[in-house]
Amino acid sequence: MNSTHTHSKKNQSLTKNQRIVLDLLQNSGEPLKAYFILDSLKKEGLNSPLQVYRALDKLVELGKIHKIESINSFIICNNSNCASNTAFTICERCGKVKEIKNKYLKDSVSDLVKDNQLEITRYNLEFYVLCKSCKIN
Amino acid sequence: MNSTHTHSKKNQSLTKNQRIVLDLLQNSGEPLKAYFILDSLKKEGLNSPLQVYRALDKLVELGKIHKIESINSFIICNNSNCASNTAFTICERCGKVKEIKNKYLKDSVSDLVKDNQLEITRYNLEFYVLCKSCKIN
DNA sequence: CTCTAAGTGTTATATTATTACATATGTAAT
DNA sequence: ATTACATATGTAATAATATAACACTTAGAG
Repeated sequence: MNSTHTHSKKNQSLTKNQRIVLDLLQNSGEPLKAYFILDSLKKEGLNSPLQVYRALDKLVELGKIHKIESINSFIICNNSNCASNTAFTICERCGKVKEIKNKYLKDSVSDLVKDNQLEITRYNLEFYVLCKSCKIN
Repeated sequence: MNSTHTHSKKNQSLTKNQRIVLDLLQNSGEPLKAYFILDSLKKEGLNSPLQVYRALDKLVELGKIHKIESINSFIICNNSNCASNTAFTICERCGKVKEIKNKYLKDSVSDLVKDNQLEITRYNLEFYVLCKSCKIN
């Protein structure tokens, strides 16, 4: 048995639907929408939204992908320690999304929420930015 | 034209639809969904989703309310300086939402995103917590 | 008063996500 | 190998969230 929230064991224990959805997100590298995934994987045998959503739900639960709430999209997780936490920058001009890689993010984040009677279980941070190339042009 | 007092210019320039939507959110104090707002304001003359969404869009733009992306809901803004930035705690157990009041949030937040070539224009932070009363019970 | 930007009302439709239910599969314990 | 159980699958229907298109109205500046 494998521990809950890490990326070990590669994709071995995934089911067919879970794997093809994960593969697509992995190869794409950018955020994809559920119905785009559905269209893309018609030829692999995915026929209904539910098949996609079920796979996505599971992959989110496993910490292999993240949902970016403000754009209803899903993206491969490229951190090893973010569990169900997400932190992204989203370019307001070109839409490009990057996951923030900051080992200490989780700790620093806790400091932001001053009411210490609260216990942060997870977080979802979406930073809208002007990315490097959009800033230049 | 309304020439009463200059005190609360606040909602004066709002249109009828914008005002009744804002009033509802103000009186409620908790996050409401667009279609709930629609149902609630049928008697005030709101008949279609679009009327609600247009009012909501404008109010968000004016910084008077916020959208909480992960629950597709809107809530009154009770800060004076957050502009289009949002930061909330959401209880995972009871769903209770609170806006984080931290004057220095915007500054501290910038430190989190290490790549300084990026310029943060706004942010949306959603912290899932176990709130005080849920923690006890 | 006239012009223009913004808002309104309405119908239709697009997009995102879930419910319900019957069937199939993987895995661990017998 | 068989049973039992949890998990996943396939499919149809529908719910929930949000926008497009178009004709009309209103508010406010000059």
